[in-house]
Amino acid sequence: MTEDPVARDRSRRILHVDCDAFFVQVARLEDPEGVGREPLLLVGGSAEGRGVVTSASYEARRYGVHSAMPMATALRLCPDATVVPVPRKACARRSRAVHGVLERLAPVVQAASIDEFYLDLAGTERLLDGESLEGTARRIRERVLEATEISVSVGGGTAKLVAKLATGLAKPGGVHVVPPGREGAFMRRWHLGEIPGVGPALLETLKAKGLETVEDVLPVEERWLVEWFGEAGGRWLRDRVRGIDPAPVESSEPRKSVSSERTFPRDVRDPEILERELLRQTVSATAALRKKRLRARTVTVKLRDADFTTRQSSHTLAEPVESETAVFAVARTLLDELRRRRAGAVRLIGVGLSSLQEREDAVQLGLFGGEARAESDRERTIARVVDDLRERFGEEAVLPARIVEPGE
DNA sequence: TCTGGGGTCCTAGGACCC
DNA sequence: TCTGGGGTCCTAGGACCC
Repeated sequence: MTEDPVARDRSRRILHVDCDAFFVQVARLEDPEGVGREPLLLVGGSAEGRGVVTSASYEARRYGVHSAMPMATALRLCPDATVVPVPRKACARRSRAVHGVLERLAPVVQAASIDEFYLDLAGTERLLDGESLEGTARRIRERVLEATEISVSVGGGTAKLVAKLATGLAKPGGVHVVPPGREGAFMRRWHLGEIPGVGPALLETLKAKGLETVEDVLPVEERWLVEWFGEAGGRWLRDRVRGIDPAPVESSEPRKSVSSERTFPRDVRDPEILERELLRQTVSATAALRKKRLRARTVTVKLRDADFTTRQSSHTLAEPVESETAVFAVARTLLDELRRRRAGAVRLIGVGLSSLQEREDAVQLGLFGGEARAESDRERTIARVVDDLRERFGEEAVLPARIVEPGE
């Protein structure tokens, strides 16, 4: 097999920066005297009794606790742990701070999630006066820690895939760089489930073929991989296990969707409660939308039934909207439609907004003759006034009359 | 041990237009 | 008479990630 010069560009210098137990770190920094002193700390578990662990302290991990584990299970394994909710706003703020520092240290920075970033250092060799990639990684780690108090681990290599896996060996608070030419050997240590992009479903299929580790896949001829996993899938797997990943580091794309959802503490059948919660999620999703100065054309309602099947229904409008009134009008009929298809108890309800556009602030005149508008200027104005009130007096200051509980 | 909430990307079928 | 093919948009569902 010939080496593809693009796929195996050994001159690429990519770093993967990952915040160590990010949610735990942030919770501690926000409350140094309280939670900051608790070694056994679990962050998450929002849905009263039905939550999962979002992040566990390294001390708690020694008890077998890991993220995505139901909180009830985690507390059985580690009964002395302290549980705190995810400090969402502080996490977003700290993430932006880390991102800001990285952008001053590398020409291209891609935010892969709230706590992970890829850096492409191509073209900085002269500037850095021959500093090794490992040296750069250490310097970046120190700079981030100084400037943001956030401890990160850094992986490096000639591809994003390799850099990300290397971070796993760097954690916590270290650096691991795979030298050019060593990618193939480096890959041999991994179980297939550890390869980014291989999830539970693919893992099952692989297992059924007797494939569990990278070493298992390496000797399999490409034609078999293609026969089993399709043209694209087979080639993808062939490349992955060899550490070949041509994906470029791209500075972050504009947002594509905004959503808000909630799992009920107990399953719900009552249509009134469902509708009230739908309104709550609509309020929260549209507020987030407006905060980002966006409008949406597509509204999606998501339901998770008691048996954990997830269903959704969506509708795309001709014109983008931003007010809760306009979105709720659509969401309500979508909920009715979903309930018509299948009634029964509901575990989760959510509202998603997509087909996003940046809003222009000029007032929209009646461009569309007699056509019915999905949203009036009045509705938009009201929504923005409400945003302002919430900002000044708190999130709960202004709620639509319909979701204020009797007696509140 | 029953399984959160925020996202992204991909696929496949049908509508509709040329 | 039988039967075109491609492109784009929309919807539903699923896999995957942190």
